Amino acid sequence: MSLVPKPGKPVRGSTTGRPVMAALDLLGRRWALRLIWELRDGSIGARDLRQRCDGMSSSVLYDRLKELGEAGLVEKDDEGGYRLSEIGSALGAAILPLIRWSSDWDASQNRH
Amino acid sequence: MSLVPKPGKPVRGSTTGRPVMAALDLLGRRWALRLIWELRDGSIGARDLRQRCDGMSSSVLYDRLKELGEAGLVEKDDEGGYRLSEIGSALGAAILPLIRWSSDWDASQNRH
DNA sequence: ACATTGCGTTTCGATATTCGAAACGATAGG
DNA sequence: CCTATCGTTTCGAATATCGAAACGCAATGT
Repeated sequence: MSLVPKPGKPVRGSTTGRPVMAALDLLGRRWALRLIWELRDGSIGARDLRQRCDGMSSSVLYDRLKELGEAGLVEKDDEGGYRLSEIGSALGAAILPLIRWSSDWDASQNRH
Repeated sequence: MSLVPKPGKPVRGSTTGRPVMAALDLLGRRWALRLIWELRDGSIGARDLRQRCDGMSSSVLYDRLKELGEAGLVEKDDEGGYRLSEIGSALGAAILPLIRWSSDWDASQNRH
């Protein structure tokens, strides 16, 4: 796993440290957005989480969980499961427009 | 370049064809979200676009432009520059909450 | 005590993606 | 012509991801 993007720090593809650049780096990694999306319904174990993500490879799952953890978006609950932190939940809400957009995209590509 | 995600078609990490899955695949590729973000201000040439993205590698730039083009999000103008399509602009708007969220993230990580 | 099951996690070789620099062809101006 | 600039392609090297197997551990049943 390479360097974990944090707002205020230089990241892959940007030396400015602007939060948006760190966010685009962190969330532009494979499965990152998907993990946030699949965590939207609350705590879940690692193996179940992997199932929900169509069997994504376990190594990448743990890389992402570690990254999202260090970035403060995901945390472990008392029973060892994973869940969104407060700021992570806010991100979950922030990608809702993206989800809604995907329906419009669908409609624009395949006339219904 | 591998298969380009389209809503209604199976994609990497999901066989359901749900638009949101295609979107997460397409936008979860390196530089994809960043390109949409950097195109928000209108038409721009390939070389300038590459500059704005902190010198991302040209090969990936053209891979992404081709993907986003086939996905209907980016198009070329009369002078050969690149710009967001109508649905692409809608995506640009849909990621605004993400941009705003990144400020909150910054605040939550580095107390101000 | 012992095997079994299910879990979180790590490892590692194979594959795919990205990087980065160089080059190509076209076009416009001096 | 020559030079400069642009859009684009190429290709070997570096990095990220995949996928299956395995490890350690706790709970459960025999």
